[in-house]
Amino acid sequence: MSAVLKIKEVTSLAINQLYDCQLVPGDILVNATKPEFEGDYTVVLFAFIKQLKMSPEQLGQELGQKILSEHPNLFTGFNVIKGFLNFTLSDRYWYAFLQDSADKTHYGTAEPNGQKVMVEYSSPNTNKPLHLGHLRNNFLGRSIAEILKADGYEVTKTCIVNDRGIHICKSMIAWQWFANGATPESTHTKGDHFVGDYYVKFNDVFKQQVETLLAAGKSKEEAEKEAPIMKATQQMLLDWEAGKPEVMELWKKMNSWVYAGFEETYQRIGSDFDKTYYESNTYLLGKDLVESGLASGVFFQKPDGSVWIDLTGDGLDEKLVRRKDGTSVYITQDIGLAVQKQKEFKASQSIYVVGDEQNYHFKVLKLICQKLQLPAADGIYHLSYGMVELPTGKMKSREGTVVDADDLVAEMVNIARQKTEELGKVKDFTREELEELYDIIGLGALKFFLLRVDPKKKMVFNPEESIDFHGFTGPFIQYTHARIKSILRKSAQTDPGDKEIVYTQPLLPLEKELTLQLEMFPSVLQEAAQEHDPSKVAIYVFNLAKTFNSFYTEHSIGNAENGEKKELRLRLSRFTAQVIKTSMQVLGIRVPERM
RNA sequence: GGACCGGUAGCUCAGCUGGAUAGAGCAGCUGCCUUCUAAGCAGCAGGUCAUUGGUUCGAAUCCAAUCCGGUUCACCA
Repeated sequence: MSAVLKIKEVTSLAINQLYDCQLVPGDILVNATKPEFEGDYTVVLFAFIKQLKMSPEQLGQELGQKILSEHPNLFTGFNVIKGFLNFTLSDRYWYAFLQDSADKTHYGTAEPNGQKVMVEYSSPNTNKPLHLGHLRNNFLGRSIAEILKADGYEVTKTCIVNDRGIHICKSMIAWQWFANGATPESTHTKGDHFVGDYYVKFNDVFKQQVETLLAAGKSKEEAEKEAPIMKATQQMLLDWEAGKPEVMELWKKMNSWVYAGFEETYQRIGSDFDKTYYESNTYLLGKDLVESGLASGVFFQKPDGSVWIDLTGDGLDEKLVRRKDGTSVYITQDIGLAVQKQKEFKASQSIYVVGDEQNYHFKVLKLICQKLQLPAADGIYHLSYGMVELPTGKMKSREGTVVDADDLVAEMVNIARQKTEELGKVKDFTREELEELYDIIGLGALKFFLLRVDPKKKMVFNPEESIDFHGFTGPFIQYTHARIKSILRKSAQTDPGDKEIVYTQPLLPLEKELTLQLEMFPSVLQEAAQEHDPSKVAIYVFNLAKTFNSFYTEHSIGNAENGEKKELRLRLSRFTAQVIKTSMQVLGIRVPERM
């Protein structure tokens, strides 16, 4: 049990005994004591003084006395300032914690809880390459999956690929008209970029044709409808839906190029999936649900034959679930897919990592599933994240301001290489070791940058100033890890390891602060899992690394003043390295042994 | 217009189940490499927590109104 929980427990018990109350540990507010006061943890007493009709000072004194006398192993002292009861925990308590936990490989992670959870993330379009926004999605999805694993869940990662529809036909037509049979191989272009270029080509040509028609006196609407390239694209969509062989063949060929490109990027950034769904296979799902929904009265039909659900009672609007021509809409297939996934995986929770522009969509999706009384309904959770914007505003592909994922990764790795060469600390590395190190640092900087902020908030990326390698960054934490590993290597011969040692000397302030932070780790992981928020881990591990660096500067580790201190500090160092590694691992970031 | 999200230092962000003097990083300015990795450490400076009112022992945090920015409310996906 964590120290904070322990304090809540003994405090609630003491109040109940002294004043005949019925408090539970959750009623007690415990904070870390502010550095300017003496103590480790603070119980805030204001909440009780009205009920108990006594002054906060008196309550604090009585409570402190009782708790101190009953738990001499846990506390060594207390003080009361205004309504704050500050406790100092005993070194004995912290030493016992270190003996118990410092050398556990899986410290911080929970035992399997038998529950399954699905995480759907990435969800790309096959007509454009991945950009910075996708990176945030991928890193978040991957990280939340790892965090949930660490919290004891069995996690299945899924991906739904948007591989059909009018937008796909646009790149197909453009390729037919303009490519002269060119392929990614013949042009030495990555497959997803190759296809993406034809999507751009479509838009260029379309725009020209529209302008020509406008000049000829057509209205904007007419022009957009009658542009030859658009008409050809509409026809191709019909042919695709009819399963026309040459269209299907082209579609498959171009998709295979895109998938090869995606696969390369996914490998690079460390995304993987247990199951990939394709919309071309799932877009017809959910049709039977419309029928049963009509039968049960959850849906209703309008005179023109279209089918709707009335959500006005829930403060929303009416929502279409089947067009008058009988075809289904986006939300219908999402409902169908939710049901299918539930059948396949029987997860208690289904997390969708999707941008916040779809907040309304997922609200509606969950509500409809609940009204249909589907078993998956209550487990639906939309992990909504904000846009990544540029200082000038939103990224726009038409204005060429989209930050390409592959380019950015390459740039980050390149910066990592430059900085590493400047510092010249790993000149003895082989070529392969160097390449790996650059990847670790470059990707680490990028991932940490995108994961350190609250997912639901939009964030700004400034391409002019490249992502930092100092301060609140991935490389700072990786550096701290490498530094610790260096010390441990140097002390390997004389390190007594994890054998039992009786500590007798008082913990110095920075030794204690480090210990306190290490002790918080399991509850941080738990909170990150509950709130679906990797930034909690990022902030924690940054503070841990900072504390270690202060500790490192203040105290000698390998050449400590005596054997006991040396053993203690080596143990704290090993422990810190371990917690840094685990924290970064759930963020999807590797840590180097040297850098 | 309705709904939802946001507004904290020059910039990027923490803090938001109400608690002590609002915290980091970057940028700026001072120091610190003849001892364990200076991708580091110590320090200085920088604030009307959008505005106004309310709730109370106490408000960046809760409530209301207002202002600003964003998203969304498609027989698109």
